[in-house]
Parts: sequence; C-alpha cells; structure tokens
Amino acid sequence: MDGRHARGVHTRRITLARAVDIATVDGLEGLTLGRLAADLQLSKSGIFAHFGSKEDLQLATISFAEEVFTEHVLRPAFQAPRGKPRLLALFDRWMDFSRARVFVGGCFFSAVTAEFDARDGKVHDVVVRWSRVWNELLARLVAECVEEGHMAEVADVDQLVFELNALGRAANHDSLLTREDSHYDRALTAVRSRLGAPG
Amino acid sequence: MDGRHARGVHTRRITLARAVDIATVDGLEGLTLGRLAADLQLSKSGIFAHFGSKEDLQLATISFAEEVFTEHVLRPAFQAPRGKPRLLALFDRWMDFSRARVFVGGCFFSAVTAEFDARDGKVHDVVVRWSRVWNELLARLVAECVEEGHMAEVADVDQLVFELNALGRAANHDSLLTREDSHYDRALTAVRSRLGAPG
DNA sequence: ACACTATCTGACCGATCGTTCGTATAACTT
DNA sequence: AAGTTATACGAACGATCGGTCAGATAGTGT
Repeated sequence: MDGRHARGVHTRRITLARAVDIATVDGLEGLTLGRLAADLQLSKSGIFAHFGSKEDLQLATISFAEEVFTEHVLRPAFQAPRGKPRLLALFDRWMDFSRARVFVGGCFFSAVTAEFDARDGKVHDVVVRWSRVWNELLARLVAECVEEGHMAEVADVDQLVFELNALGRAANHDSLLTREDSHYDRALTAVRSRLGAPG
Repeated sequence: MDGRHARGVHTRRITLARAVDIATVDGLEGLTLGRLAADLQLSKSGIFAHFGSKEDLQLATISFAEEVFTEHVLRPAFQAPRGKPRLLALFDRWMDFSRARVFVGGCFFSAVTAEFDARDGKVHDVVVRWSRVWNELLARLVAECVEEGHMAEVADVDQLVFELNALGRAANHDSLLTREDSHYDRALTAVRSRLGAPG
C-alpha cells in the first residue's frame, strides 16, 4: 500500500495515466474500477488496493493530472522571459496541451471543474483550491507584465484573469464539441488583443 | 405512452422538471431512473415507461431545458429593441437565469456541453446542434447591431461570438464553483466593453 | 354503467457499481 | 535459503444500474 516496491509504483502510474484519459472523456464520476481493471488487464481489487476508495482514486487522479500539466504547460512556460512573453507562453502551452490531446478528452481541469462545480465534497473542494491557485498564477503573471513595462497599468487584474481563463476553457470545450481546432486560434487571438496588440 | 391523458402529461412534466435539476448538478449521466423515482415518489418502471430508454430520457430532458431556457431567456430578450439593446438583453437574461438558479446547477447547456463534448452518440450530436443554433443566434444579433448602426462593422463575427459565449459560460461555471456571483458582473462588464462602451 | 385504454406498480432480470477478505505471488532483506 | 513485506488476485458482498413484464388502477368516451 505504501508503494515501496518498484512494481507497485509502476502499476500506480499506469493506472493513473489511464484514469486521467478516462476522466477527461467520461468524467471523474464515470471513471470506474471495473473499466480501469479491464483496460489495464488487472484485477479490480488489485487496483482498488492502491487507492483505498473511489474518492481517493479521484483525488489521486487529480494530483497526477496536476503533475502532467505542470510538466507540459507550467514548466516550459516559465522558461520564457518574465513579463508578457511568459504570460503568452503559458497561454500558448495551455492551448497546445489541449489541442495535442495529451489527454484524450483535452484539458483535464476544464473538464473536472465543469463536472464538479455544482457538487459538494472533497473533490469539489480540491478543484476549487486548484482553480484558485491557477487564477493567482495568472494574476501574478499579469502583474509581472506591468512591472516589466510590457503592459499599461491594469485597473482590475481579477477581471482580466477571469476573461483570459474564460477564453482558454471555451477553446478547449468548443474544440472538443465540434471536433475542429479553429477555436484555439480564436482564443489566442482574443488573448493577444485583450493584452494589447504587440507580442 | 402517447400522453393523451392529462395525468400522463403532468407526470412527464414534473419528471422532466426534476430531471433538469439533477442533470445540472450530477450531469445527464448521473441522472438516474432510481433517483428520479425516489425523488418523485413514483415507481422506476412508471417513469421508465414514459421515455422508453435512458437515452430518450436524456434527450427529453434536453428538450425540456430548451423550452425553459426559451421562456426565461430568449423570449424576454426579444422584447428589447432590435440591435444592441436586444443583444445586451439576451446576455443579461442569460446571466440572470444562471444566477437565479432556475435550475439548481445553473445553466443547463453550459453543464451538458461540458459533459458531452468529448463523448460520442446521440446526446453529443444534439448538444452540438443546439450549440450551433445558439451561436448562430448570437451572430445574427451581432449583425443586427451593425445594421442598426449601434456598432461599427465587425471584422469577424464568429470571433466575437466565440468570446461572448466564452464569457457567459465561464461566469456560470465560476459562480457555481466558488459559490460567489461576482463572476456574472465580470462577464457583463467584459461583454459591454467588448461591444463598445455605451449601452 | 360499461368497455377501453392510458398510466402506474411491483417483482424480477443480468450487469455493474464500490468494497471486503482470504490467499497466492511476487520482490526485497538478511 | 529463509523470512518478511508489498503487491496482486479471485470470489463474494449488498446496492444500484437500465430494462422487462404481467397485472392492478385510474381516466376517458360511449
């Protein structure tokens, strides 16, 4: 249960990798031990033993998605220079991440926040916490744009962050819904325009 | 099965009314015959007989939500004068509809499009169709703003529609997630700013 | 009042859900 | 090699899923 042996660590990883894919399509509630077991050719009880409960499996899946998102989006974006280049890089990476279908159902957090926004419980709370961190990150990057002189003073940072976030999530959902990826360009265009024309 | 008797019509209505509420919180997949029956104090098979299959129940729920949305949002918005007043009225009504929790889980279509965007099947197809109609409506209202001289020529109407739609859905999801309704004002502010300052 | 039909129920189906448990099989420690 | 854990399995649990069906109940038209 503690994952000390290499075998267990590996099983846990491939389980969570499959779990995020399932969750982006069918939701964290549509994520099922039986399906997970069938897909991975493992026993239901074997998988269950790794997590202890369905809720803990859902929470572990969120953590795993966080890691992947950090690796694919946050980390590379932070290699761009502070200020506007970094904010734009974050957005580019986010949209690329969704467009490339790193998870088959697109952006994990867009999917899961929509799924759990109206529910109660631990999963909802964790999603709210992540959402707050994400918004604060965007706010910080906006503030850095101003500090670096790349943007004029922003009257209401939270307002701007709300809009940026709205555009990114909409691009994800619309591209999944229509199976066209023109919406990513729409979002990128809107973001650049909203931040002031030049790169 | 044909709903000729008044009794059947009533049962069908209260069933669908409960169904939309459940669906906005737990999704159309989380919508369950057993739960519906328990909530309404009816038998599972009795409810089932009205729809014939779970999928048909889901589709009927979508139709019902459409009616309510039309009644609460579209129809009153169309009483505003053609052009910008009408477009703004539509947005105001939409946000009010979500904010007032006419459905306990907010905007039905924001929830369901997010739930089914990555899936296949009839429900997905119906949602895509509705989404297209909704976007075309927004595009038409934008065009009318230009025609009425309330707005300057719009270079890319679809781009603007994408942004408006993004803002509205984000307000719905964020307000549900955080249980604060400041996001509605954010969306309304952004929309007015994007359409050009004066009302 | 009667027949007819729409509506609803209750018992039941096989499948699947999350979960428990005893046991076998690996993998490390010594 | 033996002993000790970590890991995985298989069978079973009560609950619930969507769905079926025969029969009771209610409403309508004549």
